[in-house]
Amino acid sequence: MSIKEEIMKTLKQEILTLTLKPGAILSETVLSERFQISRTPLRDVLKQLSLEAYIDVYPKKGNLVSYIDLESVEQIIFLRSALEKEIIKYLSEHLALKGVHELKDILDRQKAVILEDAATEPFLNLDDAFHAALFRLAGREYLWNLIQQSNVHYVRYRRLHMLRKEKLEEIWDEHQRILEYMTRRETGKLEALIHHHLREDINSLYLQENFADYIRG
Amino acid sequence: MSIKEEIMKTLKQEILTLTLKPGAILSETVLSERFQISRTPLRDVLKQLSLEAYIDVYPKKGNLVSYIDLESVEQIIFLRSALEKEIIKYLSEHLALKGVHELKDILDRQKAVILEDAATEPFLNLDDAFHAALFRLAGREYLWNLIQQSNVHYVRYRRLHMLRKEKLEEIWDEHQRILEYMTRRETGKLEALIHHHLREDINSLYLQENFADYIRG
DNA sequence: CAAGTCAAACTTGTATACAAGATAAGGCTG
DNA sequence: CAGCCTTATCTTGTATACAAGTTTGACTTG
Repeated sequence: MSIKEEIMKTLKQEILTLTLKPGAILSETVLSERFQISRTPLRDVLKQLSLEAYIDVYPKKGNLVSYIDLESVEQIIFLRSALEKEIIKYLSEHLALKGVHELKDILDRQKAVILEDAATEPFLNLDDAFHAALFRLAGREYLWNLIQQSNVHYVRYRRLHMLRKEKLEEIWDEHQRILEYMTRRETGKLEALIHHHLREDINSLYLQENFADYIRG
Repeated sequence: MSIKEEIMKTLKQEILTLTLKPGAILSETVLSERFQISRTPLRDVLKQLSLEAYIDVYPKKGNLVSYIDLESVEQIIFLRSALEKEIIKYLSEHLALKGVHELKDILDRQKAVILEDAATEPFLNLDDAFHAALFRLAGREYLWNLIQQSNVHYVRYRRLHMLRKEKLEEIWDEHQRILEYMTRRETGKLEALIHHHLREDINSLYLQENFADYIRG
């Protein structure tokens, strides 16, 4: 992996995990000292981060880690909802036994994480793994990767919501039911379930009340 | 509009209209002479074109206009199909009279273009305008703009397919019927219609037979 | 003291010289 | 003559000096 890719990966992770908080300044000179590299390749990285909405660039002023944009979150949820409905409709008819086992395995590991009372980090990774597997098993890995490029706001939004532990069980249960309905080909109940699974928290005021500093005014 | 944005717009249009053919070389030095600007800002433009799949970058070798990737086209069609089904479901219940008139107006102008036997250029613009209007009227302009960023392959694919004049009438008729069903709230027929409207040509071999040079091997 | 102004110290934007890898042609050697 | 190796000349990648806009704060002036 090239140096630029490493820097990109590092910065993306720090932003997504909120180690770099919304509003934090990413100065080219500071970053060039931190990573011991000149401004030119750093600007390549910042340009990409800007295009993927990780940072906001104010010309001749500075680069700020973007604030979470709830409008963007709602739109992405609509997008994922529309896609996953189609994907699950497809999988209900085409999912092979091997795929079922794969999904079951992810759910088992996720359950273990919940019981061990571990950090939210591995839970989130397995949550992603579950949805990614759905896309991949339906031959839609391309679209999964595409969505990842527009995911900054949604990923941070979800991370903050999942700080509440009661959410985790709830999410796991829904995953479990999605898999059940899929294997039983009960397509009727699936659409509503997906809709609820993705959409549930968007209308709550949890973020506005607890993390107002991170939200785009 | 800044100089970089103008260059970007110019290059994007030349690629989308196939003035710059797939495989054409975009050398930094040649472009810097053409636009009378140094390589640094040009590299910013090329970086964005690369991220949006307009060009393929081969490090230390060169930048080529990307070949049309039919896999990408199929995936984007699936994406659009899933989105537009949801959008039209929504519009069937919420579309105001003003919106209906707007869509009708676009269709009228498109019909005029067909009758005047004009170039495919204005037809394509109105085709885009129709679909963009659907997104906008449903409050999904954000997603329309998002899709545009991943559209290089699809746009060029569609342009080549529409060189056949018989296609134009067919497309227009489908638009007309989509609008009719929507206003009459006949949601049952709409899903299949959208599906057909977007998906019809993907399995034909028209491109492979007539424009093999433009296709990614 | 208050307010306005000017200058210095920041920020990113641009141009350019140089580094380093890739390619292709020419010449050498068997 | 064939094959290989060397070298010249492409390409993009990086570092750096300079340009230009923005902000901040101190100083002057009323």
